[in-house]
Amino acid sequence: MYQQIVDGIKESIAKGMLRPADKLPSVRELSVDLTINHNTVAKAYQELERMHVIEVIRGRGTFVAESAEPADLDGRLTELRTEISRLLVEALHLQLNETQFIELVKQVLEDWKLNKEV
Amino acid sequence: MYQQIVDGIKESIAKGMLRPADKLPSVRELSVDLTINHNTVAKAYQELERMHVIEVIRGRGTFVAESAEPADLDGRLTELRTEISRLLVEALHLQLNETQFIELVKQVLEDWKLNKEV
Amino acid sequence: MYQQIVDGIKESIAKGMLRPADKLPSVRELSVDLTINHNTVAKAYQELERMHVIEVIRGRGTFVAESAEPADLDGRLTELRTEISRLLVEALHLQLNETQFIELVKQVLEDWKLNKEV
Amino acid sequence: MYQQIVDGIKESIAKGMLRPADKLPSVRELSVDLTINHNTVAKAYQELERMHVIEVIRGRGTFVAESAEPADLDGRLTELRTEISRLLVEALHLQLNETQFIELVKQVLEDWKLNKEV
DNA sequence: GTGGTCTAGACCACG
DNA sequence: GTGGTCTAGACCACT
Repeated sequence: MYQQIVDGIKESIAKGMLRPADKLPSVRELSVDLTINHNTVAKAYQELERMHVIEVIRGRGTFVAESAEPADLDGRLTELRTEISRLLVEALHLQLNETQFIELVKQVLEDWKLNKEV
Repeated sequence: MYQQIVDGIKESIAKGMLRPADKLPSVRELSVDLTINHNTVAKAYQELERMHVIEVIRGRGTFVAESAEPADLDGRLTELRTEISRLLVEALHLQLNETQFIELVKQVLEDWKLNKEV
Repeated sequence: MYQQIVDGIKESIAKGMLRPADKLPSVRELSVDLTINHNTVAKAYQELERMHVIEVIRGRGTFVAESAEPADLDGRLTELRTEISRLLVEALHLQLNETQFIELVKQVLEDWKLNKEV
Repeated sequence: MYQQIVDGIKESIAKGMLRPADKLPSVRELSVDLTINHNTVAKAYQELERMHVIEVIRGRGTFVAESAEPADLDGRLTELRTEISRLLVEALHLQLNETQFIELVKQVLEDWKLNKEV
């Protein structure tokens, strides 16, 4: 559940809906909005801070980080390749061939761009 | 750990190293080879059976399934799109743009094909 | 062993000692009381949840279900008949005739009702 | 699977289709008839012999025992009561009351007698 | 503090 | 010898 919050915020940033230095809703506010326990939101924020995606300033609030390049970029790129590879295998098991897989990725990308306009 | 076995076998099948009706190593054999507990292998096999990737015949052994189309194909395709989307967001956070993401996917695909020859 | 826990809880509910929405002892508590591994209790609870006898809410606790009619009632009635039939055959092998079998069932029922008062 | 054979033979005896001193089919014959492994049949026969339901005479064949009263009658009667009690609890969970349970038992008994004629 | 998962060892049923 | 189940300890995610 907290992972969904993490992903959601990362997505908002990726889409440009949240920009560096923007203020995020407080833990309490967000927990009320989503009607979940504030502990769950707090955990999500901690995770995001650990990844340097946001910055928590005590007494001031929580802000989108200034987006310096992420730590350990190489490691995370390697991870990304591994995960893509895993999905590729999964796709082949669903009877897709390699071209269809590329097509699927492109489709997802297009959908995502449309969604971004909204 | 059992997930790695699952992925490994799915990959072997996708690469054609294992073909329908081929016999897989027995739970015991594989556990000795990998020096892990036989139960971990058994769990992996059970998971694969649940996905209709292999067939288990008690007392006889374990075999690659006749590759009928997977159950719940639509659901799994949707899942796949969701996962691709998640990776896309992750990639954008690593400062890749959309074209670079596609390139990365293509690279992975090429690597994978080379690997397959071996 | 986990089956005994399952049966015990079903019996407590049947006798009315546990009522819908009552809270069951936590997995840990019960495991300590019975001096068994908590996993064994957890498995029993999972089985009971699968049968819709109890409801598990992660982080909150475990509760007696609101006793909607059980799923697949027909199937389970058929099973019940099969099991009665099996016991009947067993009884005949113990030199009981059919009347004596019915008597035995009635006796068990009476004993059970007495036990319930206590 | 071997348990089904055990139950089947016990039922045939209870119904009078097999009588004391009758010869049972050989392990090989029965395994061919049922198209199962002869080991499974052998195990069933062993189990039945252990319960003194049949007698195996080497080189002669297998015969229904002379039906002396079963060993440990008291113990098995207690077991029987326990099992009936278990079924009673199950029945109550299926929304049957006590009278309906007795009715169900009587029904099963009637069905069984009819079946016996056939 | 709640329930859930993973790995493991011992044992079992079956072919 | 095949796979399956049960009990268990260590660890985890979540409220």
